[in-house]
This record gives sequence, structure tokens and C-alpha cells, in this order.
Amino acid sequence: MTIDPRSHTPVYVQLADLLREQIESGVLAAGSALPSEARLTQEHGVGREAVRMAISLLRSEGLVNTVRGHGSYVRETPDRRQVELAPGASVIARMPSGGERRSMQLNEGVPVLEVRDPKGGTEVFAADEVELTRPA
Amino acid sequence: MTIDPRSHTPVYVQLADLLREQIESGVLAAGSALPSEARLTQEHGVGREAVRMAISLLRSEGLVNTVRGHGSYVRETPDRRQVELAPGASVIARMPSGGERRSMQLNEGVPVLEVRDPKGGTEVFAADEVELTRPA
DNA sequence: GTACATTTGTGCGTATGTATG
DNA sequence: TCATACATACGCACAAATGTA
Repeated sequence: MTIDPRSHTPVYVQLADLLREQIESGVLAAGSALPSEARLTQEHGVGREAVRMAISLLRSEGLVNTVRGHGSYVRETPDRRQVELAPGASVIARMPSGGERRSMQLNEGVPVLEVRDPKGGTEVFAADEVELTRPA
Repeated sequence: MTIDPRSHTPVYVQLADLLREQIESGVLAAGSALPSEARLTQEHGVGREAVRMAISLLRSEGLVNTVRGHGSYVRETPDRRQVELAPGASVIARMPSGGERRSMQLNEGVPVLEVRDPKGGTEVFAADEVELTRPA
């Protein structure tokens, strides 16, 4: 699979697709480092901006983390603990606010689950840590 | 609030924080346009990359939409229809894959809810369109 | 501690394409 | 037609963070 600069699909999207495929197929295992920006630039014959936008896209999808001066890493698939949704409760999923992201120390591309209790209380969970259940 | 290039916090994160604050406080109302890239570049004394990355971050957080050739706009808070979580079902929230984003025509920064039926079937919802409920 | 290589962050110049008014 | 604004893409340079020798 190679990148076609003349395609109507942007180069950075093609590169992100390529890397995403490698992540989902396990070629790039969880915890392993992506090739550096310089390597990706050389090996795929694209500009650094395309590389950075591709990685940024994967970050926003929750697939990778980037550490300045170090590299980008395939995110580990988290263990989710089960949380029971109480009778009469409701829940929405959304992206966290800036304050929430900082206080809950959430990575980019991690949604939150906002659970509203029938009594009016609300609780916010990091979506990558919980699985909501309704018992049979 | 101003931007400090010498801070350990990246300039684009500082700018995103600043704009997010204006959105969440209502200074930038839902539906209103953000200043153009050129204006943000001038007024905050930062480079184009920083402006574009800041707006990209806000897009990935679901706060703004960008219309090519027109500008970036504060996203309206969506109406959610209620969906009942069946007995024995479970649900997780995550960011959509590239294919899901395309096929479901999801905006950036919109998570999905993946509902697993006790019989094994799974259904995926755009998280900005639904509120899951468990009846009392 | 110093020095160095590696990697990402930032800024800027340039160019072309696309969408809107 | 024209101006404006964003999207994509390439290049270069230097700053800042990290890790290692």
C-alpha cells in the first residue's frame, strides 16, 4: 500500500489510514513506538506537515499518544471495569471539557460518560475505563 | 489572559485553552464564528501552525466545526433522542474508527456508543444524537 | 555535571486547490 | 470576475524536551 499524491484523498488521510491499519492489524503493537516524523517523511515521500497531521488524527481517535522529544506510541487498550447503570438513570457520551481533561488526566481522543441519576446527581467517567451495564 | 511562548505548555494548547474558555463562558456563543486564522495569528502573536493546531484541537473536542472557505463556528449543543438500554445489555463509549466516521458521516470530536446486546449483537450510535436510559 | 543525538514543537515562506460571497 | 478564507503540501530553520554516553 502506497501513497498517491494525486488522489482526491489528502495525503495525510492516506498516511493515517495506513498507520491505523498497521495498528489495528497488530503490525504496530500496543505500547510500541511509531516511526519518527523524519522516518515517516522519508519512507513515504511526503512532507513533515502531512506526517504531523496524520499523527494528530490518530491522537484524536485515541489510537496513539505523543510525547515531545520522545515519540508517538500506540495506546494500550485499557481494561474496563463494569459499572451498573442505576434504574431511572440516563447517560450521554461526549468529549471532556478542558478542565475535565486536566483534572481527570485524560489523553486526547478519550470521551467521557456523563451519568445522570434520577435524583439529579451526575457522575463523569473516563470512557476508556468503564463499561456500563444493565443487569438482565 | 495572554500566551507565553516560553511556557512549558505548547503555544497551541494555550491558544486552545483561551478559545475554549471563551466558548464555554459564552463570549463566543454557539453558532458564532471564531476569528479567522489570520486574525488569531496577528492578535496573539503566534504562528499559523499554532492557530491551526489549536482549532484542530477544538474540533477534536467537538467544540467547533470548520467550514472550508468560510470559517470555524462554535458547534450547537445537539438534541439527543432517548434510547433504552435493554436488560442484559452493556455499552462502551469510544472514538469512531476512520471507516465509521466516514460511513456514519460523523463530525470530528463526536464519540460513538457501542451497545452490546446479550444475544451478541452490537449497535453503534453517534454519541451526540442519543441519550441512553434505564427505566426506573 | 557536560555533551550529544534524537524527536517533537514552533514559526515562517511558498505554492496550489477549493469553497463562499 | 474577484477577494477572502480555509485545506493541503512542500521546504527550511531553530527551540525545547528527552535519553544516553
